[in-house]
Amino acid sequence: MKNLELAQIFSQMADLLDMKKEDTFFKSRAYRKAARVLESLEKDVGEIYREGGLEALQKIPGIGQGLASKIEEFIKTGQIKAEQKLKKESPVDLDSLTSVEGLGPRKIKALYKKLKIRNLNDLEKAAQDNKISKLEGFGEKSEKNILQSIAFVKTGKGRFLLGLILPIVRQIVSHLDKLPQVGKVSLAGSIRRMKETVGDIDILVTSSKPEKVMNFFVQMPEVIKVWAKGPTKSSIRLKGGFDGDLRVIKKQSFGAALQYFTGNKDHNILTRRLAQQKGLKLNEYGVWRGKKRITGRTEKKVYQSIGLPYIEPELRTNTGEIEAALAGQLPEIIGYDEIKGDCHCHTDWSDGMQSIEEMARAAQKMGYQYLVITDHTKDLRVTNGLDEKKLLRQMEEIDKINSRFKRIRILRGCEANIRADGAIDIKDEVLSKLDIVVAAVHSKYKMPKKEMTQRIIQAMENPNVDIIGHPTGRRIFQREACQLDFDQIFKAAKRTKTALEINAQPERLDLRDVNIRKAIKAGVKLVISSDAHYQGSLSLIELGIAQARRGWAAKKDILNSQSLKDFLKSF
DNA sequence: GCCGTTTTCGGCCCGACTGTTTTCAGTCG
Repeated sequence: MKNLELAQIFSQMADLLDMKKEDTFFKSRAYRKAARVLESLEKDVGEIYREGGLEALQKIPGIGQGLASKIEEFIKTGQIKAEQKLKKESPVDLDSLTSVEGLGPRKIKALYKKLKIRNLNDLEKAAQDNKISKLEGFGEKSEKNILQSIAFVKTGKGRFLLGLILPIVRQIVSHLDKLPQVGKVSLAGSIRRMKETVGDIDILVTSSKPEKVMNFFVQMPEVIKVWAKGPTKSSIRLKGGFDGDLRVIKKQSFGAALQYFTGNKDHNILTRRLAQQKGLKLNEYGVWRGKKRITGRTEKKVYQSIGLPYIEPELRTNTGEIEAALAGQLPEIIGYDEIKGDCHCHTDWSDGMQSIEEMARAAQKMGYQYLVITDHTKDLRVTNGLDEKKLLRQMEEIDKINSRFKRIRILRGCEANIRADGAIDIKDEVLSKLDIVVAAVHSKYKMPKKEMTQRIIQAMENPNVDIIGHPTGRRIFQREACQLDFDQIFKAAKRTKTALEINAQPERLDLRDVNIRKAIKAGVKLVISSDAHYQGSLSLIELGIAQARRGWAAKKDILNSQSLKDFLKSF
Protein backbone atom coordinates (compact mmCIF):
# COMPACT_ATOMS: atom_id res chain seq x y z
CA MET A 1 0.00 0.00 0.00
CA LYS A 2 1.72 3.14 -1.21
CA ASN A 3 -1.02 5.64 -0.34
CA LEU A 4 0.28 6.73 3.05
CA GLU A 5 3.86 6.97 1.87
CA LEU A 6 2.82 9.14 -1.05
CA ALA A 7 0.60 11.29 1.14
CA GLN A 8 3.56 11.97 3.38
CA ILE A 9 5.77 12.86 0.43
CA PHE A 10 3.21 15.24 -1.05
CA SER A 11 2.59 17.09 2.19
CA GLN A 12 6.33 17.39 2.73
CA MET A 13 6.68 18.76 -0.77
CA ALA A 14 3.99 21.30 0.04
CA ASP A 15 5.99 22.55 3.02
CA LEU A 16 9.18 22.62 0.99
CA LEU A 17 7.47 24.62 -1.74
CA ASP A 18 6.13 27.12 0.78
CA MET A 19 9.60 27.66 2.15
CA LYS A 20 11.23 28.04 -1.19
CA LYS A 21 9.08 30.72 -2.77
CA GLU A 22 6.56 33.34 -1.86
CA ASP A 23 3.90 32.68 -4.46
CA THR A 24 3.31 28.95 -4.11
CA PHE A 25 0.21 29.24 -1.99
CA PHE A 26 -2.15 27.47 -4.34
CA LYS A 27 0.37 25.01 -5.65
CA SER A 28 1.28 23.80 -2.18
CA ARG A 29 -2.37 23.68 -1.29
CA ALA A 30 -2.98 21.37 -4.23
CA TYR A 31 -0.22 19.09 -2.91
CA ARG A 32 -1.76 19.11 0.55
CA LYS A 33 -5.18 18.34 -0.79
CA ALA A 34 -3.80 15.44 -2.82
CA ALA A 35 -2.08 14.16 0.33
CA ARG A 36 -5.36 14.29 2.23
CA VAL A 37 -7.20 12.47 -0.51
CA LEU A 38 -4.55 9.77 -0.76
CA GLU A 39 -4.58 9.28 2.99
CA SER A 40 -8.23 8.42 2.99
CA LEU A 41 -8.35 6.52 -0.28
CA GLU A 42 -9.82 3.04 0.04
CA LYS A 43 -7.89 1.50 -2.79
CA ASP A 44 -4.14 1.19 -3.18
CA VAL A 45 -2.91 3.66 -5.83
CA GLY A 46 -0.59 0.94 -7.07
CA GLU A 47 -3.61 -1.16 -7.86
CA ILE A 48 -5.48 1.74 -9.42
CA TYR A 49 -2.48 2.37 -11.64
CA ARG A 50 -2.12 -1.29 -12.61
CA GLU A 51 -5.75 -1.46 -13.59
CA GLY A 52 -6.21 1.83 -15.37
CA GLY A 53 -2.85 3.55 -15.78
CA LEU A 54 -2.34 7.30 -15.62
CA GLU A 55 -5.88 7.93 -16.70
CA ALA A 56 -7.31 6.14 -13.69
CA LEU A 57 -4.98 8.04 -11.37
CA GLN A 58 -6.29 11.32 -12.77
CA LYS A 59 -9.81 10.32 -11.90
CA ILE A 60 -8.88 10.52 -8.21
CA PRO A 61 -10.14 13.90 -6.98
CA GLY A 62 -7.31 16.36 -6.51
CA ILE A 63 -4.97 14.39 -8.75
CA GLY A 64 -4.32 15.86 -12.20
CA GLN A 65 -1.73 15.36 -14.85
CA GLY A 66 1.23 16.52 -12.82
CA LEU A 67 0.59 14.60 -9.66
CA ALA A 68 -0.53 11.50 -11.53
CA SER A 69 2.79 11.29 -13.30
CA LYS A 70 4.59 11.80 -9.98
CA ILE A 71 2.60 8.92 -8.53
CA GLU A 72 3.52 6.84 -11.56
CA GLU A 73 7.17 7.70 -11.03
CA PHE A 74 6.94 6.65 -7.42
CA ILE A 75 5.28 3.35 -8.26
CA LYS A 76 7.91 2.59 -10.88
CA THR A 77 11.06 3.85 -9.19
CA GLY A 78 10.20 4.13 -5.52
CA GLN A 79 11.03 7.83 -5.46
CA ILE A 80 10.09 11.19 -6.91
CA LYS A 81 12.86 13.27 -8.44
CA ALA A 82 11.11 16.57 -7.81
CA GLU A 83 10.93 15.73 -4.11
CA GLN A 84 14.62 14.81 -3.95
CA LYS A 85 15.47 18.06 -5.66
CA LEU A 86 13.36 20.14 -3.28
CA LYS A 87 14.88 18.37 -0.32
CA LYS A 88 18.39 18.92 -1.61
CA GLU A 89 17.74 22.61 -2.09
CA SER A 90 16.25 23.01 1.35
CA PRO A 91 18.85 24.10 3.86
CA VAL A 92 16.86 22.86 6.86
CA ASP A 93 15.47 19.66 8.29
CA LEU A 94 11.90 20.65 7.64
CA ASP A 95 10.48 17.34 8.75
CA SER A 96 11.59 17.64 12.34
CA LEU A 97 11.06 21.39 12.58
CA THR A 98 7.42 21.25 11.46
CA SER A 99 6.75 18.75 14.23
CA VAL A 100 7.12 21.68 16.63
CA GLU A 101 3.65 23.06 17.25
CA GLY A 102 3.19 26.55 15.92
CA LEU A 103 6.06 26.32 13.46
CA GLY A 104 5.16 26.17 9.80
CA PRO A 105 7.22 26.66 6.66
CA ARG A 106 7.15 30.44 6.81
CA LYS A 107 8.39 30.75 10.37
CA ILE A 108 10.99 28.10 9.79
CA LYS A 109 12.23 30.07 6.82
CA ALA A 110 12.50 33.22 8.94
CA LEU A 111 14.36 31.33 11.64
CA TYR A 112 16.85 30.05 9.09
CA LYS A 113 17.35 33.42 7.47
CA LYS A 114 18.00 35.26 10.70
CA LEU A 115 19.53 32.66 12.99
CA LYS A 116 20.67 29.91 10.62
CA ILE A 117 18.48 27.38 12.41
CA ARG A 118 18.60 24.10 10.52
CA ASN A 119 17.30 21.48 12.94
CA LEU A 120 15.77 20.84 16.36
CA ASN A 121 19.12 21.17 18.12
CA ASP A 122 19.78 24.61 16.63
CA LEU A 123 16.24 25.62 17.51
CA GLU A 124 16.52 24.48 21.11
CA LYS A 125 19.82 26.24 21.59
CA ALA A 126 18.55 29.49 20.10
CA ALA A 127 15.46 29.37 22.29
CA GLN A 128 17.52 28.67 25.39
CA ASP A 129 19.80 31.60 24.58
CA ASN A 130 16.72 33.84 24.24
CA LYS A 131 17.59 34.68 20.67
CA ILE A 132 14.18 33.88 19.26
CA SER A 133 12.16 36.26 21.41
CA LYS A 134 14.14 39.13 19.93
CA LEU A 135 13.15 38.35 16.35
CA GLU A 136 10.43 40.28 14.59
CA GLY A 137 7.22 38.28 14.59
CA PHE A 138 8.31 36.19 17.57
CA GLY A 139 8.21 36.99 21.24
CA GLU A 140 8.70 35.58 24.70
CA LYS A 141 5.68 33.35 24.46
CA SER A 142 6.77 31.88 21.15
CA GLU A 143 10.12 31.07 22.67
CA LYS A 144 8.54 29.37 25.66
CA ASN A 145 6.15 27.42 23.48
CA ILE A 146 8.99 26.28 21.24
CA LEU A 147 10.95 24.92 24.20
CA GLN A 148 7.87 23.17 25.57
CA SER A 149 7.02 21.68 22.22
CA ILE A 150 10.58 20.43 21.66
CA ALA A 151 10.47 18.67 25.00
CA PHE A 152 7.14 17.13 24.03
CA VAL A 153 8.38 15.99 20.63
CA LYS A 154 11.44 14.44 22.27
CA THR A 155 9.36 12.27 24.59
CA GLY A 156 7.76 10.68 21.54
CA LYS A 157 11.02 9.96 19.75
CA GLY A 158 11.47 6.41 18.65
CA ARG A 159 7.85 5.53 19.29
CA PHE A 160 5.13 5.01 16.73
CA LEU A 161 1.36 5.03 16.71
CA LEU A 162 -0.12 1.58 17.16
CA GLY A 163 -2.65 2.29 14.43
CA LEU A 164 0.11 3.03 11.95
CA ILE A 165 2.23 -0.01 12.73
CA LEU A 166 -0.41 -2.64 13.30
CA PRO A 167 -1.48 -3.10 9.66
CA ILE A 168 2.13 -3.34 8.48
CA VAL A 169 3.05 -5.84 11.16
CA ARG A 170 -0.03 -7.92 10.58
CA GLN A 171 0.89 -8.27 6.96
CA ILE A 172 4.32 -9.54 7.94
CA VAL A 173 2.74 -11.97 10.37
CA SER A 174 0.44 -13.29 7.67
CA HIS A 175 3.39 -13.76 5.30
CA LEU A 176 5.26 -15.68 7.98
CA ASP A 177 2.19 -17.73 8.71
CA LYS A 178 2.12 -18.91 5.11
CA LEU A 179 5.69 -20.25 5.15
CA PRO A 180 5.70 -24.05 5.22
CA GLN A 181 8.53 -24.03 7.76
CA VAL A 182 6.51 -22.01 10.27
CA GLY A 183 4.17 -23.56 12.82
CA LYS A 184 2.70 -21.00 15.19
CA VAL A 185 3.08 -17.23 14.84
CA SER A 186 2.22 -14.53 17.30
CA LEU A 187 2.94 -10.92 18.02
CA ALA A 188 4.38 -10.23 21.45
CA GLY A 189 5.52 -7.19 23.40
CA SER A 190 3.75 -3.86 23.57
CA ILE A 191 2.09 -4.36 20.20
CA ARG A 192 0.36 -7.47 21.51
CA ARG A 193 -0.67 -5.49 24.58
CA MET A 194 -2.09 -2.99 22.05
CA LYS A 195 -0.31 -0.13 23.74
CA GLU A 196 -1.20 3.17 22.10
CA THR A 197 2.36 3.75 20.98
CA VAL A 198 4.92 1.10 20.17
CA GLY A 199 8.70 1.28 20.22
CA ASP A 200 9.68 -1.85 18.35
CA ILE A 201 7.86 -4.99 17.39
CA ASP A 202 8.32 -8.56 18.57
CA ILE A 203 7.21 -11.57 16.60
CA LEU A 204 7.48 -15.15 17.84
CA VAL A 205 7.28 -18.25 15.66
CA THR A 206 7.79 -21.96 16.08
CA SER A 207 9.81 -23.66 13.39
CA SER A 208 11.87 -26.72 12.78
CA LYS A 209 13.87 -24.91 10.11
CA PRO A 210 14.75 -21.54 11.62
CA GLU A 211 17.30 -20.65 8.97
CA LYS A 212 14.79 -20.52 6.15
CA VAL A 213 12.41 -18.44 8.25
CA MET A 214 15.17 -16.01 9.15
CA ASN A 215 16.26 -15.73 5.53
CA PHE A 216 12.74 -14.80 4.56
CA PHE A 217 12.44 -12.31 7.42
CA VAL A 218 15.58 -10.31 6.66
CA GLN A 219 14.86 -10.29 2.93
CA MET A 220 11.34 -8.91 3.08
CA PRO A 221 10.92 -5.87 0.80
CA GLU A 222 10.04 -3.68 3.80
CA VAL A 223 13.46 -4.24 5.40
CA ILE A 224 15.96 -1.41 5.13
CA LYS A 225 18.58 -2.66 7.57
CA VAL A 226 19.54 -5.94 9.19
CA TRP A 227 20.93 -5.41 12.67
CA ALA A 228 21.45 -9.06 13.49
CA LYS A 229 20.66 -12.47 12.06
CA GLY A 230 20.99 -15.72 13.92
CA PRO A 231 19.22 -19.05 14.30
CA THR A 232 16.97 -17.97 17.17
CA LYS A 233 16.77 -14.20 16.81
CA SER A 234 17.00 -11.65 14.01
CA SER A 235 16.63 -7.89 14.21
CA ILE A 236 15.75 -5.57 11.38
CA ARG A 237 14.71 -2.03 10.67
CA LEU A 238 11.63 -1.56 8.55
CA LYS A 239 10.80 1.16 6.03
CA GLY A 240 8.61 3.01 8.49
CA GLY A 241 11.70 3.61 10.64
CA PHE A 242 10.90 1.13 13.38
CA ASP A 243 12.74 -2.00 14.40
CA GLY A 244 11.48 -5.54 14.60
CA ASP A 245 12.70 -8.75 16.22
CA LEU A 246 11.79 -12.23 15.14
CA ARG A 247 12.41 -15.08 17.55
CA VAL A 248 12.20 -18.75 16.78
CA ILE A 249 10.92 -20.83 19.66
CA LYS A 250 10.55 -24.56 20.23
CA LYS A 251 6.98 -25.79 20.24
CA GLN A 252 7.08 -26.94 23.84
CA SER A 253 8.21 -23.45 24.94
CA PHE A 254 5.91 -21.30 22.82
CA GLY A 255 3.46 -20.45 25.61
CA ALA A 256 6.24 -19.63 28.04
CA ALA A 257 8.00 -17.46 25.48
CA LEU A 258 4.79 -15.64 24.67
CA GLN A 259 4.21 -15.02 28.35
CA TYR A 260 7.79 -13.87 28.80
CA PHE A 261 7.81 -11.49 25.84
CA THR A 262 4.32 -10.01 26.21
CA GLY A 263 3.95 -8.59 29.70
CA ASN A 264 5.81 -5.45 30.65
CA LYS A 265 8.82 -5.77 32.90
CA ASP A 266 6.94 -5.38 36.16
CA HIS A 267 4.26 -7.87 35.23
CA ASN A 268 6.94 -10.43 34.50
CA ILE A 269 8.82 -9.78 37.72
CA LEU A 270 5.62 -10.43 39.64
CA THR A 271 4.75 -13.63 37.78
CA ARG A 272 8.27 -14.98 38.29
CA ARG A 273 8.04 -14.16 41.97
CA LEU A 274 4.75 -16.05 42.20
CA ALA A 275 6.46 -19.03 40.57
CA GLN A 276 9.30 -18.83 43.09
CA GLN A 277 6.84 -18.86 45.95
CA LYS A 278 5.51 -22.13 44.63
CA GLY A 279 8.99 -23.60 44.37
CA LEU A 280 8.97 -23.15 40.61
CA LYS A 281 11.04 -21.25 38.12
CA LEU A 282 9.50 -19.34 35.25
CA ASN A 283 11.52 -18.33 32.22
CA GLU A 284 11.04 -18.02 28.47
CA TYR A 285 11.53 -21.77 28.02
CA GLY A 286 8.90 -22.98 30.44
CA VAL A 287 7.87 -23.47 34.02
CA TRP A 288 10.38 -25.59 35.88
CA ARG A 289 10.48 -27.67 39.03
CA GLY A 290 14.17 -28.19 39.49
CA LYS A 291 15.43 -29.34 36.12
CA LYS A 292 12.10 -30.67 34.99
CA ARG A 293 9.92 -28.62 32.70
CA ILE A 294 6.37 -28.99 33.97
CA THR A 295 4.69 -26.87 31.30
CA GLY A 296 5.28 -24.19 28.69
CA ARG A 297 3.30 -25.11 25.60
CA THR A 298 0.47 -22.62 26.13
CA GLU A 299 0.18 -19.38 28.04
CA LYS A 300 -2.93 -20.58 29.78
CA LYS A 301 -1.05 -23.50 31.29
CA VAL A 302 1.82 -21.26 32.31
CA TYR A 303 -0.52 -18.98 34.23
CA GLN A 304 -2.39 -21.95 35.69
CA SER A 305 0.82 -23.50 36.97
CA ILE A 306 1.57 -20.43 39.06
CA GLY A 307 -1.97 -20.19 40.39
CA LEU A 308 -3.40 -17.55 38.10
CA PRO A 309 -6.21 -17.50 35.56
CA TYR A 310 -5.30 -16.49 32.02
CA ILE A 311 -4.68 -12.75 31.92
CA GLU A 312 -5.48 -10.90 28.70
CA PRO A 313 -2.37 -9.32 27.09
CA GLU A 314 -3.82 -5.80 27.34
CA LEU A 315 -3.87 -6.09 31.13
CA ARG A 316 -0.31 -7.28 31.66
CA THR A 317 1.21 -4.06 32.95
CA ASN A 318 1.36 -4.61 36.70
CA THR A 319 -1.37 -2.15 37.44
CA GLY A 320 -3.23 -4.41 39.81
CA GLU A 321 -4.11 -7.24 37.43
CA ILE A 322 -2.18 -9.88 39.33
CA GLU A 323 -3.70 -8.95 42.67
CA ALA A 324 -7.14 -8.92 41.05
CA ALA A 325 -6.49 -12.26 39.41
CA LEU A 326 -5.38 -13.81 42.71
CA ALA A 327 -8.54 -12.48 44.36
CA GLY A 328 -10.70 -13.78 41.54
CA GLN A 329 -11.73 -10.23 40.69
CA LEU A 330 -10.28 -9.84 37.24
CA PRO A 331 -12.96 -8.15 35.11
CA GLU A 332 -14.20 -9.87 32.02
CA ILE A 333 -13.08 -7.19 29.62
CA ILE A 334 -15.06 -6.34 26.52
CA GLY A 335 -14.36 -8.51 23.47
CA TYR A 336 -13.29 -7.25 20.06
CA ASP A 337 -16.55 -8.54 18.55
CA GLU A 338 -18.95 -6.99 21.03
CA ILE A 339 -19.59 -3.56 19.54
CA LYS A 340 -23.05 -3.33 18.02
CA GLY A 341 -22.93 0.13 16.51
CA ASP A 342 -20.70 3.14 15.93
CA CYS A 343 -21.60 6.41 17.66
CA HIS A 344 -19.46 8.91 15.79
CA CYS A 345 -18.77 9.20 12.07
CA HIS A 346 -18.74 11.81 9.32
CA THR A 347 -20.12 11.95 5.81
CA ASP A 348 -19.77 14.19 2.79
CA TRP A 349 -22.31 16.50 4.41
CA SER A 350 -19.36 17.88 6.36
CA ASP A 351 -15.73 16.76 6.10
CA GLY A 352 -16.27 13.04 5.47
CA MET A 353 -15.41 11.43 2.17
CA GLN A 354 -18.49 9.30 1.62
CA SER A 355 -22.24 9.58 1.51
CA ILE A 356 -24.56 8.61 4.34
CA GLU A 357 -25.63 5.60 2.36
CA GLU A 358 -22.09 4.41 1.67
CA MET A 359 -21.14 4.73 5.33
CA ALA A 360 -24.27 2.84 6.36
CA ARG A 361 -23.55 0.06 3.91
CA ALA A 362 -20.00 -0.28 5.25
CA ALA A 363 -21.30 -0.34 8.82
CA GLN A 364 -23.82 -2.98 7.88
CA LYS A 365 -21.01 -5.06 6.44
CA MET A 366 -19.28 -4.88 9.81
CA GLY A 367 -22.36 -6.46 11.33
CA TYR A 368 -23.53 -3.35 13.17
CA GLN A 369 -27.15 -2.82 14.17
CA TYR A 370 -26.83 0.95 14.08
CA LEU A 371 -24.66 3.81 12.94
CA VAL A 372 -24.92 7.33 14.30
CA ILE A 373 -24.16 10.00 11.69
CA THR A 374 -22.43 12.86 13.48
CA ASP A 375 -21.31 15.52 11.06
CA HIS A 376 -19.65 18.69 12.28
CA THR A 377 -21.76 21.72 13.05
CA LYS A 378 -21.60 25.33 11.98
CA ASP A 379 -18.84 26.69 14.24
CA LEU A 380 -16.37 24.51 12.37
CA ARG A 381 -16.60 26.30 9.06
CA VAL A 382 -13.50 24.64 7.74
CA THR A 383 -15.22 21.27 7.91
CA ASN A 384 -18.27 22.63 6.14
CA GLY A 385 -20.12 22.33 9.44
CA LEU A 386 -23.92 22.11 9.28
CA ASP A 387 -26.20 24.82 10.61
CA GLU A 388 -29.68 24.21 12.02
CA LYS A 389 -31.30 24.30 8.61
CA LYS A 390 -28.91 21.82 7.06
CA LEU A 391 -29.12 19.54 10.07
CA LEU A 392 -32.90 19.38 9.68
CA ARG A 393 -32.47 18.59 6.01
CA GLN A 394 -29.96 15.87 6.80
CA MET A 395 -32.40 14.33 9.28
CA GLU A 396 -35.03 14.12 6.57
CA GLU A 397 -32.49 12.57 4.24
CA ILE A 398 -31.52 9.96 6.84
CA ASP A 399 -35.17 9.06 7.36
CA LYS A 400 -35.47 8.46 3.63
CA ILE A 401 -32.31 6.38 3.41
CA ASN A 402 -33.32 4.32 6.43
CA SER A 403 -36.27 2.92 4.54
CA ARG A 404 -33.78 1.29 2.15
CA PHE A 405 -31.90 -0.56 4.90
CA LYS A 406 -33.26 -3.57 6.69
CA ARG A 407 -30.46 -4.82 8.89
CA ILE A 408 -29.07 -1.52 10.11
CA ARG A 409 -30.64 1.64 11.47
CA ILE A 410 -29.03 4.96 10.71
CA LEU A 411 -29.36 7.28 13.67
CA ARG A 412 -29.52 11.04 13.35
CA GLY A 413 -26.81 12.84 15.25
CA CYS A 414 -24.19 15.53 15.07
CA GLU A 415 -20.82 16.39 16.51
CA ALA A 416 -21.69 19.76 17.90
CA ASN A 417 -19.12 22.25 19.03
CA ILE A 418 -18.64 23.23 22.66
CA ARG A 419 -17.90 26.94 22.74
CA ALA A 420 -15.51 28.55 25.19
CA ASP A 421 -18.36 29.29 27.60
CA GLY A 422 -19.71 25.75 27.42
CA ALA A 423 -22.60 26.65 25.13
CA ILE A 424 -23.44 24.41 22.16
CA ASP A 425 -23.33 25.96 18.70
CA ILE A 426 -26.71 24.50 17.66
CA LYS A 427 -30.07 25.62 19.00
CA ASP A 428 -31.72 23.31 21.54
CA GLU A 429 -34.91 22.98 19.53
CA VAL A 430 -32.92 21.31 16.76
CA LEU A 431 -30.64 19.33 19.07
CA SER A 432 -33.68 17.85 20.75
CA LYS A 433 -34.86 16.41 17.45
CA LEU A 434 -31.68 14.37 16.99
CA ASP A 435 -31.31 10.80 18.22
CA ILE A 436 -27.80 11.31 19.56
CA VAL A 437 -25.79 14.46 20.18
CA VAL A 438 -22.03 14.23 20.51
CA ALA A 439 -20.51 17.45 21.80
CA ALA A 440 -16.81 18.18 21.62
CA VAL A 441 -14.21 20.90 22.13
CA HIS A 442 -12.42 22.08 18.98
CA SER A 443 -10.73 25.28 20.10
CA LYS A 444 -8.93 26.96 22.99
CA TYR A 445 -7.38 23.77 24.30
CA LYS A 446 -5.07 25.67 26.59
CA MET A 447 -7.72 27.05 28.91
CA PRO A 448 -6.88 26.79 32.62
CA LYS A 449 -8.03 23.61 34.34
CA LYS A 450 -10.88 25.15 36.26
CA GLU A 451 -12.40 26.92 33.28
CA MET A 452 -11.96 23.95 30.95
CA THR A 453 -13.62 21.63 33.47
CA GLN A 454 -16.48 24.08 33.87
CA ARG A 455 -16.78 24.41 30.10
CA ILE A 456 -17.31 20.70 29.62
CA ILE A 457 -19.60 20.33 32.64
CA GLN A 458 -21.67 23.18 31.24
CA ALA A 459 -22.03 21.23 27.99
CA MET A 460 -23.02 18.08 29.87
CA GLU A 461 -25.70 20.05 31.69
CA ASN A 462 -27.45 20.55 28.37
CA PRO A 463 -30.10 17.81 28.43
CA ASN A 464 -29.71 17.28 24.69
CA VAL A 465 -26.04 16.39 24.91
CA ASP A 466 -25.58 12.61 25.10
CA ILE A 467 -21.87 12.06 24.61
CA ILE A 468 -18.71 14.12 25.11
CA GLY A 469 -16.45 13.42 22.14
CA HIS A 470 -12.66 13.08 22.50
CA PRO A 471 -12.88 14.56 26.02
CA THR A 472 -9.28 15.75 26.41
CA GLY A 473 -8.54 16.80 22.82
CA ARG A 474 -5.08 15.29 22.92
CA ARG A 475 -3.25 14.22 19.78
CA ILE A 476 -0.46 11.80 20.49
CA PHE A 477 2.98 13.29 19.63
CA GLN A 478 1.27 16.52 18.59
CA ARG A 479 -0.88 18.12 21.23
CA GLU A 480 -1.10 17.58 24.94
CA ALA A 481 -4.40 16.77 26.60
CA CYS A 482 -6.27 19.76 27.93
CA GLN A 483 -6.32 20.27 31.67
CA LEU A 484 -9.35 18.70 33.33
CA ASP A 485 -10.46 17.94 36.86
CA PHE A 486 -11.56 14.40 36.14
CA ASP A 487 -13.23 13.82 39.50
CA GLN A 488 -15.59 16.67 38.76
CA ILE A 489 -16.08 15.64 35.14
CA PHE A 490 -16.97 12.09 36.17
CA LYS A 491 -19.36 13.28 38.85
CA ALA A 492 -21.15 15.53 36.39
CA ALA A 493 -21.20 12.84 33.71
CA LYS A 494 -22.86 10.43 36.09
CA ARG A 495 -25.36 12.99 37.34
CA THR A 496 -26.33 14.20 33.87
CA LYS A 497 -26.20 10.68 32.37
CA THR A 498 -23.73 11.84 29.77
CA ALA A 499 -21.47 9.19 28.28
CA LEU A 500 -17.79 9.86 27.65
CA GLU A 501 -16.26 8.80 24.38
CA ILE A 502 -13.31 6.55 23.76
CA ASN A 503 -12.30 7.96 20.39
CA ALA A 504 -10.53 5.31 18.31
CA GLN A 505 -8.58 7.54 15.93
CA PRO A 506 -4.96 6.34 16.15
CA GLU A 507 -3.57 9.70 17.22
CA ARG A 508 -6.40 10.48 19.61
CA LEU A 509 -7.27 7.37 21.64
CA ASP A 510 -9.05 9.69 23.97
CA LEU A 511 -9.96 8.92 26.82
CA ARG A 512 -6.74 7.26 27.87
CA ASP A 513 -6.67 3.89 29.62
CA VAL A 514 -6.08 5.27 33.12
CA ASN A 515 -8.99 7.65 32.79
CA ILE A 516 -11.23 4.92 31.43
CA ARG A 517 -10.53 2.93 34.57
CA LYS A 518 -11.26 5.89 36.80
CA ALA A 519 -14.44 6.71 34.90
CA ILE A 520 -15.73 3.17 35.32
CA LYS A 521 -14.94 3.25 39.01
CA ALA A 522 -16.91 6.48 39.26
CA GLY A 523 -19.89 4.83 37.60
CA VAL A 524 -19.64 6.70 34.31
CA LYS A 525 -20.81 5.06 31.09
CA LEU A 526 -18.66 5.07 28.00
CA VAL A 527 -18.99 4.62 24.25
CA ILE A 528 -16.34 3.52 21.77
CA SER A 529 -16.37 5.45 18.48
CA SER A 530 -14.35 5.31 15.29
CA ASP A 531 -14.82 9.00 14.36
CA ALA A 532 -14.52 7.63 10.82
CA HIS A 533 -14.29 10.11 7.96
CA TYR A 534 -14.48 7.38 5.33
CA GLN A 535 -15.67 3.78 5.14
CA GLY A 536 -12.33 2.13 5.72
CA SER A 537 -11.74 3.87 9.01
CA LEU A 538 -14.85 2.42 10.62
CA SER A 539 -12.61 -0.55 11.38
CA LEU A 540 -10.39 1.68 13.54
CA ILE A 541 -12.94 0.84 16.23
CA GLU A 542 -10.58 -2.01 17.08
CA LEU A 543 -8.07 0.47 18.49
CA GLY A 544 -10.78 1.98 20.67
CA ILE A 545 -11.81 -1.43 21.93
CA ALA A 546 -8.17 -2.15 22.74
CA GLN A 547 -8.04 1.12 24.66
CA ALA A 548 -11.20 0.15 26.56
CA ARG A 549 -9.72 -3.25 27.35
CA ARG A 550 -6.56 -1.63 28.68
CA GLY A 551 -8.85 0.50 30.81
CA TRP A 552 -10.47 -2.64 32.26
CA ALA A 553 -13.83 -1.92 30.65
CA ALA A 554 -16.40 -4.71 30.64
CA LYS A 555 -19.22 -5.07 28.15
CA LYS A 556 -21.65 -3.46 30.57
CA ASP A 557 -19.56 -0.29 30.76
CA ILE A 558 -19.75 0.36 27.03
CA LEU A 559 -23.15 1.60 25.89
CA ASN A 560 -22.69 0.75 22.22
CA SER A 561 -22.13 -2.89 23.05
CA GLN A 562 -25.89 -2.96 23.59
CA SER A 563 -28.62 -3.69 21.09
CA LEU A 564 -30.21 -0.74 19.31
CA LYS A 565 -33.17 -0.67 21.64
CA ASP A 566 -31.13 -0.68 24.84
CA PHE A 567 -28.61 1.72 23.40
CA LEU A 568 -31.29 4.33 22.69
CA LYS A 569 -32.88 3.76 26.07
CA SER A 570 -29.67 4.56 27.89
CA PHE A 571 -29.70 8.23 26.88
C1' DG B 1 -1.05 21.97 -9.37
C1' DC B 2 -6.20 21.09 -9.91
C1' DC B 3 -10.47 22.00 -11.94
C1' DG B 4 -14.27 23.50 -14.59
C1' DT B 5 -15.77 26.18 -17.43
C1' DT B 6 -18.59 32.17 -19.27
C1' DT B 7 -13.75 25.72 -21.88
C1' DT B 8 -7.03 26.52 -21.88
C1' DC B 9 -7.55 30.76 -18.09
C1' DG B 10 -8.62 32.32 -13.50
C1' DG B 11 -10.12 30.99 -9.10
C1' DC B 12 -8.89 27.99 -5.66
C1' DC B 13 -12.57 27.38 1.89
C1' DC B 14 -11.84 30.37 5.36
C1' DG B 15 -12.66 31.48 10.38
C1' DA B 16 -10.48 31.03 14.94
C1' DC B 17 -6.68 31.53 17.41
C1' DT B 18 -2.12 32.97 18.83
C1' DG B 19 1.28 35.93 19.52
C1' DT B 20 2.43 39.45 17.90
C1' DT B 21 1.11 43.61 16.85
C1' DT B 22 -1.99 48.33 17.01
C1' DT B 23 -3.77 45.89 11.99
C1' DC B 24 -1.50 41.52 10.97
C1' DA B 25 1.00 37.10 9.57
C1' DG B 26 1.27 32.50 10.30
C1' DT B 27 -0.68 28.29 11.81
C1' DC B 28 -4.28 25.18 12.47
C1' DG B 29 -8.14 22.58 11.40
